[in-house]
Amino acid sequence: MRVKSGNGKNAVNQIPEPTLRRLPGYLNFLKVLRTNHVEFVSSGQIAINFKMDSTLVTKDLSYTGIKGRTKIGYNVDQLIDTIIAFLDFNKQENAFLFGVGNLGKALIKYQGLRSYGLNIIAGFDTNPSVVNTVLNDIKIHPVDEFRDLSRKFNVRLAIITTPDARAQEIADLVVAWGIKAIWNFTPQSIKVPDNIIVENTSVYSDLAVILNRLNQ
Amino acid sequence: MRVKSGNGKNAVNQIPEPTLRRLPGYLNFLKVLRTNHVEFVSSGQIAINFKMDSTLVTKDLSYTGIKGRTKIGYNVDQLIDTIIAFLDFNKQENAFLFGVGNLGKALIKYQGLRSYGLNIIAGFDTNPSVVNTVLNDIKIHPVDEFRDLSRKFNVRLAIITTPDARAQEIADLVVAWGIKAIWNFTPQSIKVPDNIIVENTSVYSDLAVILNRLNQ
DNA sequence: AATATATTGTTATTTTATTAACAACTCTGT
DNA sequence: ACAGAGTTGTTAATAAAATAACAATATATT
Repeated sequence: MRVKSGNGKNAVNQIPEPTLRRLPGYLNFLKVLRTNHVEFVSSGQIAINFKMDSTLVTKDLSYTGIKGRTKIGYNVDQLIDTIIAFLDFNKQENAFLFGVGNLGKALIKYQGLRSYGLNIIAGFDTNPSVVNTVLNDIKIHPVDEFRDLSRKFNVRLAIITTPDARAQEIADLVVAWGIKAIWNFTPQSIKVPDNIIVENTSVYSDLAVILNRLNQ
Repeated sequence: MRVKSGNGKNAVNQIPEPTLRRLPGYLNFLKVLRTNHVEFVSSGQIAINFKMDSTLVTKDLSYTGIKGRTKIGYNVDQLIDTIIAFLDFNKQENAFLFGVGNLGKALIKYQGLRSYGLNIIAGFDTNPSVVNTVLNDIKIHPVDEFRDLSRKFNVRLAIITTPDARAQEIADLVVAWGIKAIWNFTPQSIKVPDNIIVENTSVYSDLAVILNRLNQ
């Protein structure tokens, strides 16, 4: 049996994913420059910082629609605003988080995410020791209450930080109630309908890269 | 100024990074199969699970040296062992962790990493409220004690989970004392000599992808 | 025993991403 | 005014990754 890839690529699919993944890094660097009152930056300077080719930086930035000035570079303030708008970091995307263990707690407490457009509005867990507690003004509910809350708030994104074995059942639950995207922090691969967006974040891939580089 | 990429690619560079990043996912899936007493698996079955092309799975697995059997597939137990050995998940790589905040604590407490070859042997922080505490049998030291401990243990890997502004100074410190690789969880890009391995893990890239998919 | 078929594993092709080349431009210094 | 150099932004070439094609083979079925 030869299985063909199921990439639903009827959509426009404009920006390359590698570019999308690099932009937040540029943004962070630019914010440091702004703090240091740097007014203009060239793609070459950015490239040096990230040890990459300056052409690639120029190309990445061109996707955002920013215009640079020959011999001068890009206006730092303007570039920051442009990237933030391009990445939708200026809108607030509400999210529910499932599994308030160590990682879940860390994400809830991490203020950084809020200024990057992610607004966790409620946590869910089954463990009585965290249920009904409040972390950073965010209440942790029993999982049963998810249906009611999902009706009250129009939430499109669910973050899964449960133990591995629970990931699929939570995915099934949230999909059944209209969630559009899942950010899966467990190493478990989850099965969802094709129209649901899944982003897997697992430290094991990064660890594999590090160990490989160290041992080769 | 045209900046050229500084990829130190004089090394052999055998396995493609995308392959390396996919292998831990396969491994996790295989462990589930083993739990369910499945003896053989084909690349097609793995491909369906991850919604990818089966040829790619075959190719990925071939890098590990595993041999499959026509019409049968791969022996699950053997494949697990082969991938674990290939990724060096069976060796224990000792690591120091800097910055015992929410994320740092989560990583220290996360037992999963230990069975994937990562052994955090000490934490470091400047905050008196965590210094000299013990988490999961792992002691948190003041940063001053790093030099002594780095002499005592031969540690090659440093994990940075400090506030952004501290990332560079910690990087400088650990590089000065012989660390070979840095796993940087801050969004801050750090400058290190070319021979030092840096792996950046930032949730912002993943967030950018999710928001882009949701809003397009 | 012969046939059909699922599967591996390799090679070829296509697609995607990166790097190189270069024209156009604009600022600085003479 | 003019030369020179740094820079953008686009197009061309190269490199890398993913997909397709297919030969070889082992198993199950008739």
